Amino acid sequence: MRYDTEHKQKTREKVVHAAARAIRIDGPERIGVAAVMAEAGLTHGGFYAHFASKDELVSAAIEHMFEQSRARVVHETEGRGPVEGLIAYIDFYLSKKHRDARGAGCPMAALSSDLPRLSESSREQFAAGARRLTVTLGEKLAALDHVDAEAAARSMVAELVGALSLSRVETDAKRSDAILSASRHQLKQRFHLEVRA
Amino acid sequence: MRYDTEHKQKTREKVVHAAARAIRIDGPERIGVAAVMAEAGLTHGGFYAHFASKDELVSAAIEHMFEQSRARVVHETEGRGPVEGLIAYIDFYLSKKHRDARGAGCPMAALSSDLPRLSESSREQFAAGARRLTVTLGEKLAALDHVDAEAAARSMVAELVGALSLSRVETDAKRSDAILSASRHQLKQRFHLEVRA
DNA sequence: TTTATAATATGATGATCATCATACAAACGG
DNA sequence: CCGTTTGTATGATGATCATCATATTATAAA
Repeated sequence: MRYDTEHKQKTREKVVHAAARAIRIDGPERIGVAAVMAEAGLTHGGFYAHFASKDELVSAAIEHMFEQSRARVVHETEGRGPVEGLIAYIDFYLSKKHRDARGAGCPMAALSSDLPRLSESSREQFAAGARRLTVTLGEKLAALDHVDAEAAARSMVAELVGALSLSRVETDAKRSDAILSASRHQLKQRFHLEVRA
Repeated sequence: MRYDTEHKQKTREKVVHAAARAIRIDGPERIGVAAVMAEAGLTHGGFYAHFASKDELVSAAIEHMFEQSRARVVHETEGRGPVEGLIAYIDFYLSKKHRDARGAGCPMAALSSDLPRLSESSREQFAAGARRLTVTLGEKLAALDHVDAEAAARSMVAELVGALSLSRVETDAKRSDAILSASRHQLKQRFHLEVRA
């Protein structure tokens, strides 16, 4: 063993990180292996020492995105009760900052329509990540004695993802903001997350 | 003028129709000019007699999709009062049939994440279509004396699009159905569209 | 310092694709 | 029924890209 044991793995992680960003911005079809490698500070040649195919890179990148997402949920909710945690997460998710940071944000909003076109393994990876987020939010709702917390969480995630996606579709800045704020308000109201109206 | 006056336009429409279907299924990047032309019963050569570029085709296809969507709204709501109309539209939108017909369904659910990557003109075309749908639903809600019908419509569209998108992401059939049904129920409840609980 | 080898780079290869140039076909007016 | 013109087809061209074969570099151990 000549190189440091972790050297290759570190490199792999850099590539996956660069891919996760590029894929969310340019889409899984449009990114090129060479461009991603370049972004990670390498050339395209070594690629197949790390991944069996481009598809495997996409799959790894999706996994990475959901790890980042999960970390974000934890970051927004830890040390807070269920109500405050949910409010913080909704406010983060439907913020302008999140909307404008496509390369780093929620994979569901960034890739939902690409998904049905991806490989089986990527789709499975993705579906599992989506389920985990729903379950996590469902637990918070359950702690608030919601009747059917699981269904409520599904509905909440749907509105979050839909509103963020549509806010990115809307070309007019004011209207885009309005999409975010409408859903922020409605979500808090319908799940009784604000004491005052 | 040798050919029938409408001949070329008929052909153009066939191509746009084929493109609208192919784009929703395979995405704007993955479809090939030659494949779309073949689907319309032609060869790739004549393409540039109809469109200045692939991009123009995509733009025309998006316009076509929103026309289809609009027709669908009319079909579900005409001859019905606002409550029944909204219920019918929600039930259609969040149906398994719609979920499984990606090539013919709502462009927002089919393309939302592709959108930020498209040309300015396609984006504008798309945003306008999304606005029109929101306005139409907003009018129904306004007829029901909703406080802020516009914001309510935004929230409703967000949940519709999000739920449909996520139901297509979910690989497990039962869970996918559950996503649709959770939002069907929640939407009707929160907008007071069902008299009984 | 040398050497073996793991990690990365250079440079094909073949495939796919948008675009275009040119050739053929269809159909209406004469 | 013939010639002109509009619409469509055939067949390049150049670009981009995934993948792979081979060369080069870096570094841990001897």
